Amino acid sequence: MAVTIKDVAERAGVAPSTVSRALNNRGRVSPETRERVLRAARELGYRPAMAGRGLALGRTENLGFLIHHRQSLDPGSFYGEVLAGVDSEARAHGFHVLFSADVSENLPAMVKERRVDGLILAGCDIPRDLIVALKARGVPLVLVDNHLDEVDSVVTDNIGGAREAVAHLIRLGHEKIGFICEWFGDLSFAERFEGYKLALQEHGLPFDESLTAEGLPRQPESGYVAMKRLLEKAVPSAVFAANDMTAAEAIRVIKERGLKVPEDIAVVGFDDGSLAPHTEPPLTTMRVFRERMGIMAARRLLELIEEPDQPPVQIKLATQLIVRGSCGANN
Amino acid sequence: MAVTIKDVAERAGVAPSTVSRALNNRGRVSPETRERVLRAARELGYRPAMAGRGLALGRTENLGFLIHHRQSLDPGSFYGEVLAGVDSEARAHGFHVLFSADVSENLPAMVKERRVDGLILAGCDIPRDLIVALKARGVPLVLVDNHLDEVDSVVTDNIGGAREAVAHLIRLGHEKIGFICEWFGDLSFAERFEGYKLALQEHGLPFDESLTAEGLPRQPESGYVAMKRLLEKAVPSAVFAANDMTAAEAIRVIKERGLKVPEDIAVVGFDDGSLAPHTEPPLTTMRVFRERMGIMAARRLLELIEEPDQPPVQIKLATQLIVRGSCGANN
DNA sequence: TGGCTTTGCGCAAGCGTTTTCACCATCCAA
DNA sequence: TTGGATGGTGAAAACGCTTGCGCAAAGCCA
Repeated sequence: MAVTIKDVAERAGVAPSTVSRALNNRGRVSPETRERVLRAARELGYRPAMAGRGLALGRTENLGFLIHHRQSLDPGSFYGEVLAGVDSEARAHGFHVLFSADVSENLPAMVKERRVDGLILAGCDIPRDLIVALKARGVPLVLVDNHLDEVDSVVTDNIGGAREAVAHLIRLGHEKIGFICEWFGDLSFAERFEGYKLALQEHGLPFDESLTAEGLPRQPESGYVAMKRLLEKAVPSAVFAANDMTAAEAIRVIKERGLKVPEDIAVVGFDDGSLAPHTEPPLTTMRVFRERMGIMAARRLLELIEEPDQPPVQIKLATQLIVRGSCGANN
Repeated sequence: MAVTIKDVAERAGVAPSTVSRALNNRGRVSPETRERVLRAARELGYRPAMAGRGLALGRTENLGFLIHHRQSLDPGSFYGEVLAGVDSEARAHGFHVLFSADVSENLPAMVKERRVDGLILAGCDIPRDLIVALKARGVPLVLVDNHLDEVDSVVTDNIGGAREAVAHLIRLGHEKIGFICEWFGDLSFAERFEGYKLALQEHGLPFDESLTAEGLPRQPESGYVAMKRLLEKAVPSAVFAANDMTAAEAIRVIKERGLKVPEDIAVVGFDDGSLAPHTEPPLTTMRVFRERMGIMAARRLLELIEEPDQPPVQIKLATQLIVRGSCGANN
C-alpha cells in the first residue's frame, strides 16, 4: 500500500540502510547515491512511517498538549490559541501535537502508551500530584499558566499587568478603585490581585478590603455576582476586573443600577479576549499573548526533549495595555 | 526504562505472545493464566507502546483533527469546542487526537507519516483539492461544517436554523427584515442566507435585495461594514445576522446611529457563542451544538476506520432558538 | 486403550525504521 | 608492490508488539 523505505531502496537501486543514511544525513553516502535516493524518495512521495521510526529511535516526535477541563477550550477561554501556537512551533520542528482534555487521577494514556516525547500542561487546574508523578517518571514537561518550582513553565506577568492596569486608572485620577474576580483560589486571579495591591501601594493609596469581592468559582454568572457583592459594600469610581468576562458582567451590573460606564464607574479588564471589543463601551484591558505563550512553551519543551536534565526555567510574558472606551481615557 | 511486554511476560511466567493474547482477548488463554497476566500488567502499570502496536497492527489509533486557519481556534470561533467533542469520543474508544492547523497544498504530514488512521477536517475553508486527494488515497475522512458529495460530513442545519430565526422575527411582527453576513462566499453564510429567503417566502414576504449586505471576508470589522452598507440602502425594522460577531457589530452600528435595539431595530444572530450573553442587550441567537458535532464526527470516523467502504453519510444537527433581549420578545 | 479433537502455550516471523558491523574497493604512502 | 587508511555499501540486528504455526498435554469417543 503505502510507500516504504524498501520501495525507495528498490527504485534507487540500493539497500534500505543506504536510503536511511541518505535521508538522515548520517554515516557516509556518496553524493551520487544520495542524489539518486533523494530523487527516488521525492518521486515516490516517501516519508518515513512514524511507527517504524518511533520504534527504532525511541522517540515519537509528538508533543502532548493537556488541559484539565473541557471548558478550557470554550470560546472565551483561551487555550485554543495557546494550542495553535504550540502546533505552529512544533510543526516547524517536524513535531506533531497530540491533544487531550483527559487528566485523570493517574498518568495520561498518551504517556503510558508512549505516544509523546513530552507534555505541555495548560491551566492552573492541573492536579499537582499529576505533575509530580510525571516529573518523577522523567517526562519532559512544560506548564502554561501554572507554576511549580521544580518544573519549567510559561506564564503571563499577571502581577505586572494588573499593576499597569490599576496604575492606568490611578493616572486617570481614580482613587477609589475596586477589585473583583471570579474566585481568589485561582492562581492567575490571586496574582492579579497582588498586582492591584502593589499599584495602590506604589501610588500611596490605601488598600481597602471592602473594595474587593469575588464571585462563584466556575460559574458563568460569577462576575455578575462579584460585582453585585462589591456594590453592596461600597461604590468605587473604578473597577479592575481580573478577567474580561468578569469585566463584562460588571458593566452589566453597573448599567442595571442606572449608572454609566465610564462616567460613574470606569472598568478595566484582563485578557483582551474576543469579548473585549464588543462590550458597550468597548473594554479597556490587558492583552495576553496567548499564541506566543504556546510558541514559547513548545520551544522550551523541544529543548527539554533534546537535553532533559536542565534546571527548570520560568518564562514570563509581559502584557500590553489596550485602551478602549471603558476606562474613560479620552481616546 | 519503560515497562514492555517482556517484563510483564517474565513476571507472569509466560511468553510475550501469551501476554498479548491475554490482554487483547484473542486466541486461547486459560482463565488462570489470563488472570496472572492481567495482574502482572496491572502491578507493572503496563500499557502497550503505540510504536510497537502500531507497527504490528498497521493502525495508530490516532485521529487527525485538521483546521485550515489558525484563526479557527480563536476564542469566538468555535472549533475548539468541536475538538473537545472529538477528543472525548475518541478517548472513549481508546483513540487519541492529533491536532494540526497545517493544511498545506499537499498531503498533511500526519498522513504521509502514517500518524493517523483517519481525519476530521473542520471548516469550510479546507481546499477542495486536498479533500479529493485524501479521499483518493483512501484515508477515512469526515468533514465538519463543510460538504462534498462523495465524503462523509457533519453539519449544522444552517438553512433550517436561519429559517427559524427569521420566522421568529416575523412572528414578532416584523416585515422589513434585513440580512447581513461577513461574506456570501462562505458556505455556512450562504446557507443561512437561503434559510432567510425561505422564511420570507413561506410567510409571504417579498425578498428585497436592498435589505441584504455583506462585509469584508476575514476582516474583524466585517460585520461593522456590512451593517453600515445595509443602512445606506435601507432601514429595516429587524436584522438577521449570519453569526453572532456580525450581530454584535450590527448592534454597535445601530447605537452609533442613535437608534435603539430592539425598539428601532431588532437583531438576531447565529452561533450562540461566548459573545451572545454579553452584548447589550443580550443577543437572541440560534444555538449550534459544537461539542456534539465533534462527538458525531469522531463517532462516524471511527466507524469508517472499522469498515472503510461505506457510502457517504451526511449528519445534520438541528439548532435551537435562544431568546434573549435583542429581538424584542417580551421575555 | 488407541486414535482424534481440543486446549494452552511458546517460537518465530513480520511490521518499517535506524544503526552497528563487516566487507570490498580505492587510494595513498612507503 | 604491498600495507594500511579511507570511503561506500549491504546484511543483519534491534526496537515492542501481534499472530500464524506447531507441539505437547489433556479430553473425548468408541
